[in-house]
Amino acid sequence: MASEASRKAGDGRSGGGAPSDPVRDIAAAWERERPGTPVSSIGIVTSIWQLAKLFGDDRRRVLARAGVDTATLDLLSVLRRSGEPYTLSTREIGRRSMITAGAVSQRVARAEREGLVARHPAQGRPRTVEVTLTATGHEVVEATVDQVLHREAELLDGLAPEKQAELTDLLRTLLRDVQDRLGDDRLTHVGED
Amino acid sequence: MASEASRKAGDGRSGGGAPSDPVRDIAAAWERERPGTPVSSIGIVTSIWQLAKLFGDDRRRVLARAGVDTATLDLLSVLRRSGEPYTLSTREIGRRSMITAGAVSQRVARAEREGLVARHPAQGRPRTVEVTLTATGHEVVEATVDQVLHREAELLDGLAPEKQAELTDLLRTLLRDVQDRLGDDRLTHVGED
DNA sequence: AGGTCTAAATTTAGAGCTAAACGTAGCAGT
DNA sequence: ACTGCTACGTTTAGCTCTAAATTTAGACCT
Repeated sequence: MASEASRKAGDGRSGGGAPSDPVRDIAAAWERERPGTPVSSIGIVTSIWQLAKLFGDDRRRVLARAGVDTATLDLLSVLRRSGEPYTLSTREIGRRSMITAGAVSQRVARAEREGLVARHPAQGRPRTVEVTLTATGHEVVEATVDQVLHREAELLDGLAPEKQAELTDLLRTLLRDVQDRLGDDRLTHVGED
Repeated sequence: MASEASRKAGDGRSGGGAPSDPVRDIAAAWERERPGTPVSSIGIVTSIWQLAKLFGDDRRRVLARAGVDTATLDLLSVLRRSGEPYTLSTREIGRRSMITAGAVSQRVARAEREGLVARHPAQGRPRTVEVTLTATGHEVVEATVDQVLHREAELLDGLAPEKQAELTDLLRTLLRDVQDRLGDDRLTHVGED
């Protein structure tokens, strides 16, 4: 079937008999092959990357059964969550979904083709286009969101509640920090609304 | 796919006084709009997602300057890390990179076209193909890996070392757990629901 | 008014992925 | 020897993204 790469044994032999830790093995392999390689970030960045892949693949499969794709659900969700009148500018959608303007155009075009959203020029602001959820689009969100979120909660189930809270905190801190860093670094552009 | 994503400034007004937390705002927006929505996973899953996106985008930009793409570097890195003779079967590459067999074929074909790897049938094992790093491929890894890893360490710099260690631990635990769960699921879940 | 600037969205080219169909080649049972 | 099974890699169709080029329409000079 797919990318599920279920069992992983990491790069090398995972050593002796200790519980296998594929991510740690990657750092160890770099050190073995290239002593001095700056591996300090691997434990965090690679784990995050792999978890995102697992969650993403799983979500895609869950949604495929419902005949929706993840990009479309993301668009519909952003609109649904924004509350009445379920309308946002394409610009705002791009910011909230972290994708380029071109990607927004394409997502909206696809969703519009399927009758899930409608597009119309914003009055008052000349060149901006507003996107609104249709009744059908609204229904799709209602029919799928709980499923997706419930499934994800299930996947986190193995981690004790206190651990989940700790993890949430650490990730929040890191996310804020990385965002600031990249914001400053890359964009001199004053992007915050 | 940026999932339930939102970015800075979150969904609703993040005002109110507390420091803005866009991810928490997403959960709050769902609860406001659809009381009872199972939002418990959002603090972890959405953060992971957004971090993966930020790291990934950044890595792409760093590598673009060196004229390499992330998929190719991933392939070359897996081979490089595996040590002499820098050779793995396509099957093994897919497992380690968490991508489908088709994706491996395409990655290898692209890299082969650029002279970075070579393909040859494995002797001994009938239907399997082995992929080996060429001298050029080896050079590309040496020229870029430190850059990428160093950059990523820099991005984590804002998080105190103890926090990094805690985070690494929690992510390792979660990753192992999610992997087991998805692995089992695929095996048990043979039919549809 | 007419030309230029600019901010917004869209379109295009091309990378990259998944899922599924396909091609191949040993192997196992009869 | 023949038939079908199985394990592997490759190809194809279709989706989705980014970056860059293009379109669009007010705004700002002179």
